[in-house]
Amino acid sequence: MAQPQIAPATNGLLAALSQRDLLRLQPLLKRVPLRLKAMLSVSTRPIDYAYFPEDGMISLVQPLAEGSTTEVGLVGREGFFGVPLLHGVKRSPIEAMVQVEGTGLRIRARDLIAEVARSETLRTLLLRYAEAIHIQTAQIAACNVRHPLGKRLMRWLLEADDRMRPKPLNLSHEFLSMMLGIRRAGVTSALGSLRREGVIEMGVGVVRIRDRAALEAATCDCYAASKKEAASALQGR
Amino acid sequence: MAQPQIAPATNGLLAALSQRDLLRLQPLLKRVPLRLKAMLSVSTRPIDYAYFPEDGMISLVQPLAEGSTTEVGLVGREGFFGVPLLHGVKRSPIEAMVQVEGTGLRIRARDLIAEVARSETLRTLLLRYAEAIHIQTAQIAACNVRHPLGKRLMRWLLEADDRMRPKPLNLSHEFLSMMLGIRRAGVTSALGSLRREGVIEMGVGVVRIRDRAALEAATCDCYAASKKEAASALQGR
DNA sequence: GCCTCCCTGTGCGTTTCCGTACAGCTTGCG
DNA sequence: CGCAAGCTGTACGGAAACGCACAGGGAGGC
Repeated sequence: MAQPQIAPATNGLLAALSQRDLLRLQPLLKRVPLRLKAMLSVSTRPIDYAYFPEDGMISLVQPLAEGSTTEVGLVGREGFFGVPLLHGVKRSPIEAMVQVEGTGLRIRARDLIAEVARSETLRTLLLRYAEAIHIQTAQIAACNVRHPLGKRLMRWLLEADDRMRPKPLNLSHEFLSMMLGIRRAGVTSALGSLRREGVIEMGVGVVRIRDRAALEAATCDCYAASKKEAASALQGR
Repeated sequence: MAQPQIAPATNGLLAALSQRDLLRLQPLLKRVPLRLKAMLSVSTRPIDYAYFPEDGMISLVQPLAEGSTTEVGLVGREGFFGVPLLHGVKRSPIEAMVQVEGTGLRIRARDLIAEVARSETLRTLLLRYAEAIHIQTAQIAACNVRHPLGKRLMRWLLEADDRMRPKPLNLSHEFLSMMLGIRRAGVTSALGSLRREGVIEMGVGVVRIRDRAALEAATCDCYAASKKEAASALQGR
């Protein structure tokens, strides 16, 4: 396979791999569409594949007994889904669903496990990402209880924009409200304020950010902190 | 060292190790007191030691920019503190502080890293625990946004009791309120209700559980779910 | 034994957010 | 082209939790 079918730089983690690791992985990776609301992993069944998004967004969500689901992590082209596999666990109560359509490269669970066992550099990189995800979840846990709805919403928009830019965000208020654990009407009203201030524009199922700087200024520090800490975890500090 | 200085069964993870792993670890472990409010790790400095509690409780807390700290995980004799080391990360924004006094076995960061690299069984066990912690944090993140203060408080009491039983819980309302991200007065009032119902008794800085069954019945399902999922993560499913 | 400090109990008024409901609008499908 | 389905905007009463403040009570220090 002289001509690699994969543009290596589209996913942040793959882009950080050595040529050697990348060549080993390539034949095991398959480009697949990430379809809106597809469940890449559910709590009741073993994880079959890990995914390295090139585009689009995957939400890690925690289902609760009463039927709600709440976002506890966000994976885009900077990361991958499949941490439980690294940890030697077949199944996870944390589910993975596609929030924003796109494409990704997937690899069979057993192949990923084998490659991680073989390559120390691959293992190091992915384990550091596991730490980054934990940090992200912890930040969300604290933010959820300390910061008001409006700021959490702004934070979410920024996180999403980081992963989707320059595309606009396609999602309904209903969907957003599930992720953030608030009412649909709460989302509508908070977004409405932002629109009135000229920070965003919106259509049906679309949000476009007009003034990122204003969002960054008004959201809680969790956004900046999360970004900074995730980056430094990936460096091992 | 014919006579092991460590009763191996006092920490759940150490108890699950093979005789061989345990013998290797023993000379590297040192029994130390876990002193109330001691910071075992702070966000600004590299982690020096991992800790396997025998008794007492360690909180994983997320500090936020405005100065608050919020609990995102709880470690007792069933676990250990030191996951970032496994992940190849030197420092973590998630801090570890002693919530309830006790004792633990500590090991130098570099020694733990070396042992984990050497023993596959040790690595497997600890990485599964890393997954268990992530699951715990995710559950807290969702619970924080979906469930009212009273139920979250009951949940916390149960989690603490699991780790401390049969000892009573020594902690002030102020402290609890910081962990849960609520007002001190909110804690006092919720605990007051529980006392009036005969579920707990309390003194200054002490809570004693009189009726565990009632607590279990009244708290949110997060308690049962978290317990179940943590156990199954440790089995790899 | 007294004084101080920290902890607990309680009571405001206020804010935030919820539950719910309903009307108007797109969008896609037949 | 018209209708159904889903999305958005808005409103209203009520519950939950907040910020703040203050009084009483134990426990420890001098």
